[in-house]
Amino acid sequence: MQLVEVYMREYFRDLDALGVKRPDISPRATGQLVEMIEAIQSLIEKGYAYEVNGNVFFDVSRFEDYGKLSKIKPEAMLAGSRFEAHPDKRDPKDFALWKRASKDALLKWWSPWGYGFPGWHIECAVMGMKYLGPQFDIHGGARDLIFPHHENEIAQCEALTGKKPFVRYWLHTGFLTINGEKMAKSLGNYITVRDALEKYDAEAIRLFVLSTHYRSEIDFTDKKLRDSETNLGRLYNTLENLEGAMERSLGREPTEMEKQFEERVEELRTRFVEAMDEDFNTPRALATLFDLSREINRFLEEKKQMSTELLKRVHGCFLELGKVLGLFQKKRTKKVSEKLVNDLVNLLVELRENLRSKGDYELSDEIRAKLNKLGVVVEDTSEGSKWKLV
RNA sequence: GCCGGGGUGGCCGAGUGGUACAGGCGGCGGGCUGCAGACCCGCUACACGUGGGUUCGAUUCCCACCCCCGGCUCCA
Repeated sequence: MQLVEVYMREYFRDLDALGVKRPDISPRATGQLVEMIEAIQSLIEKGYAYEVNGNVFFDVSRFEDYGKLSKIKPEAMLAGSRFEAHPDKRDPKDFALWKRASKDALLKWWSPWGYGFPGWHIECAVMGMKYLGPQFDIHGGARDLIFPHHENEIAQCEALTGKKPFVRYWLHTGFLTINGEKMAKSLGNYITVRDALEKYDAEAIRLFVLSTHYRSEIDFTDKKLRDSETNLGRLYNTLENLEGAMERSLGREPTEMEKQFEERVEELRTRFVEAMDEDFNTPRALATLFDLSREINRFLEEKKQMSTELLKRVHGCFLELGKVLGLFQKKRTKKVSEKLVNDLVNLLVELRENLRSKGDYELSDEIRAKLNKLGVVVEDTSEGSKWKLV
C-alpha cells in the first residue's frame, strides 16, 4: 500500500508536467473489497458464477453476449492457448472472480470462500460501477486490454445489472513504440515520461501524441519529437505575430475585408470542431490549426493597422483551439536571468566603449543617459567603463 | 494456428466508390529584409503492399497472398 502511494504520486507528477488533468477520483482496489465480495456473491446467486475449492469462477457459457467486444468466438478460444487451464474450472474459458490465497500470500482477505484475493477483472468492474453507475458513456484503455479484460468486464457488469450496454463507447488506444520496436525493459529501449520531459518541451510531446490518431500505433523517435518542437514553434510564432499586430491595432470597427477574414476564421474553427467530434481526429484538427496559423500570418502580412476588436477575436479563437489540445499553456513571460542582464549590459557598455574610441561622444552619452534612467550607472574610469545597478 | 488492427508521396501522417485540397517535416526556387530570423508564395508529388474479383468506375467494397503490430484468460 505504501508502494501504491509512492507510484501514484509519481504518476500524478508526470501527468501534471505533461499538462494532463488529474482524475476526480482515483479509487484503489483494496478499498473496495466489501463491494467486490458482494458483487461476486450476487453473481453466484444469479447463476453466473460458481465456487470450487475457495476459487470462484465466472461461467462464460451462461453469458450469451460473451465475445461481442473482441469479436472472439468462444469456441475458437482454446486453440493455440499458451497456458494450461486452471484445474478447478468447469470450462477453460471461465475466468476467476476470486482466487484462493496460498498460505504465505502477502495480500489476502477473508471472504465467504476463505482467504483469497479478487480477480483482476472484478476489481475494475466494481470500482467503475461504484463511482460511475451501472453504465458508462466512455471507457478507455489500450488495445491489449480488449481481450480478456474488457470483454470480462462487460460479462460481469451486464450479468450483474442486466443493463446493456455496460459501456456506450470504447476508446482503445494504439501502442507506443520506440524507433519502430516495442518498448521493453529487456530491450533497454524504453523512455520514461520524465526522461522525455528533460529532453523535449512538454507541449511538443503533446503535439507529437496528437499528430497520430489515438487508435493508431505511435512511434517515438527523436526526429518526430524535434519535428513537433518545430511545429509548436510555428504555432507560437503565429500567436506572437497576432499579439504584435494587436499592439499596433486601432480601436475602430472591422472593415469589410477584415470581416471576410473573420468569416474564414470561423469556418476553420468549425472544421476543427468537426474533426474533434469525429472520434477525436486530432491529426485533422491539427491540420486545421496549421491552416488557421498560415492564414492568420498571411493576413497579417498586410502589415496594415488592423481593428483591435477583430484581432482580439481571432486571437481568442486561436488560443481557444490550442487550449482544447492542451497547447498554449506555457507561461510566455520570458524569465530573465541575472546572467542575461549582466551579459546584456556588458554588451551595451562594450559597444559604447567602441563608439567612444571612435570619438562618437554624442551617441555614447545618450546611451549612458538612457542606461542611467533604467537604473544602470556607467562610470568611465581610466581602467575602462564600469557599471552598477542602483 | 485462431482472432483483431494496419501497410498512402523522401519521412511522418489524415482521408475517400468517381481528377488524392489533408497537414507537418525535409529538399529546391522565389518574395519580404542592408543582412539574418520569422513569415508568405511556388515546386518537390511520377504515393494508396501484391494478385484476382465486384462495379460504368476501387486506393476505398469482396477474396487470396506477403509483411508489420497486438491478443489468445500467467500477472495487473
